[in-house]
Amino acid sequence: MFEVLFSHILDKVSLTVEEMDIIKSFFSHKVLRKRQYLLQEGDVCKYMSFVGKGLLRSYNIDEKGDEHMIVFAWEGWWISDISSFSSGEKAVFNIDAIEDSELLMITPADFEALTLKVPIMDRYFRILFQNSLVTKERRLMSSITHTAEEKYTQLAERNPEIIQRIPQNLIASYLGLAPETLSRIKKNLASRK
Amino acid sequence: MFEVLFSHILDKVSLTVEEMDIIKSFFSHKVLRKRQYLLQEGDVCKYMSFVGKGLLRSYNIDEKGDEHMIVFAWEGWWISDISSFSSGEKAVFNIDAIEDSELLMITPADFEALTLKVPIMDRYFRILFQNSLVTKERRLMSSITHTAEEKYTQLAERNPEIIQRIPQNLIASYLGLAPETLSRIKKNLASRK
DNA sequence: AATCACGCTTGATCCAGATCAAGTTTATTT
DNA sequence: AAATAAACTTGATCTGGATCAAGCGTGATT
Repeated sequence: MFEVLFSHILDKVSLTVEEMDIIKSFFSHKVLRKRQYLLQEGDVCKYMSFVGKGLLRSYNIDEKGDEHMIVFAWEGWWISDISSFSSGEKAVFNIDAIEDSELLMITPADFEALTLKVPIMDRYFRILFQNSLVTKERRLMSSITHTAEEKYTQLAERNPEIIQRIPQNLIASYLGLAPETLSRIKKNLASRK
Repeated sequence: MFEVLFSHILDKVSLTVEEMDIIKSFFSHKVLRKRQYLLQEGDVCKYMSFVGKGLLRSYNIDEKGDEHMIVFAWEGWWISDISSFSSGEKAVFNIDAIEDSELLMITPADFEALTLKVPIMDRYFRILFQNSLVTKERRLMSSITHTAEEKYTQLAERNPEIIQRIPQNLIASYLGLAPETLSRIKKNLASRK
């Protein structure tokens, strides 16, 4: 489990063996079965979780009961309601497992302690959040400026793994489309060439 | 100029006088007149800029020539095309001044050097990006799940300064709405109570 | 192997917000 | 202070994608 985490961290910064031991000590391990919740709206988000294995999603549910996907996270990605995690306020998102998964989790207090004890982790997370910001900015632009079809083809180019791995109705929700619309788009694209 | 920057940094982390001197040495100062460009699409974004005074916007322009606002930044905020800034690839965004402005700017190489020399700056930017991520996530959700009117009223609640300070057509673009639509929404809201 | 449930498709209709087209008001520039 | 150009409003019309409704596969569950 930790190999996945360390290989991910070592991609961005270097660590001594001692630092790796300290890091280990701050994380707890958790197994989640398909469909199991990691976080429910209204609870406080007590963890930032690194996915070592499996696939999770975060989403929120509007007044009409419709789900809106925020993020998918598989091996090598982090998932959390950062807003709730950093502020201690109630989460507005739900997180659950799409596939059986294994996680490494850290609490806000331990996150704070970890970055103070191993300052290079601030750098790691700085880089992580910086990259994440780029992704979010692109998605936001795409959602504002593109047609439904463009959104889908862009996602397919930029994130082929999502297309392969995630059920179509969840992809539709991720793109802010009705499932029927996505179905029709795929039909059109297929027939057109 | 630097007082604004330091007060912003000291809000999140503490600095010694020596560190402050090092930080100073990495930034250059720039004055921008209203409507002047800081970055044009297609150029490489050579700076991350801290706004000490004034107001800027970043936006992109689609094939039809329509502008889409990404961010507004005034005193105490950063502005950049981070994607281009971090990768050295061509920028997809434009940045220009809405009001006469003064900036403190840092290049990618100096940004790297600064974080290595003053590691606590990694922490500062980690926190900055983390907060920024929360904001982006909220905006994305809002753009996917809400009606035009909800988007506007939420913005008005969460970001009253934008409403007061920014021309209405730019706000419309920021929300992904036609200017006519925003005009009608405001009319409705006003008449309704 | 039959039933059930869920995800996907296809068709018909509807609507929020875009677009087009004038005006009007408010800032800039000369 | 006149001229010009932005920014905003109001009305009429149009449309991409949502919604509603029904049927179709395919893989779980008994």
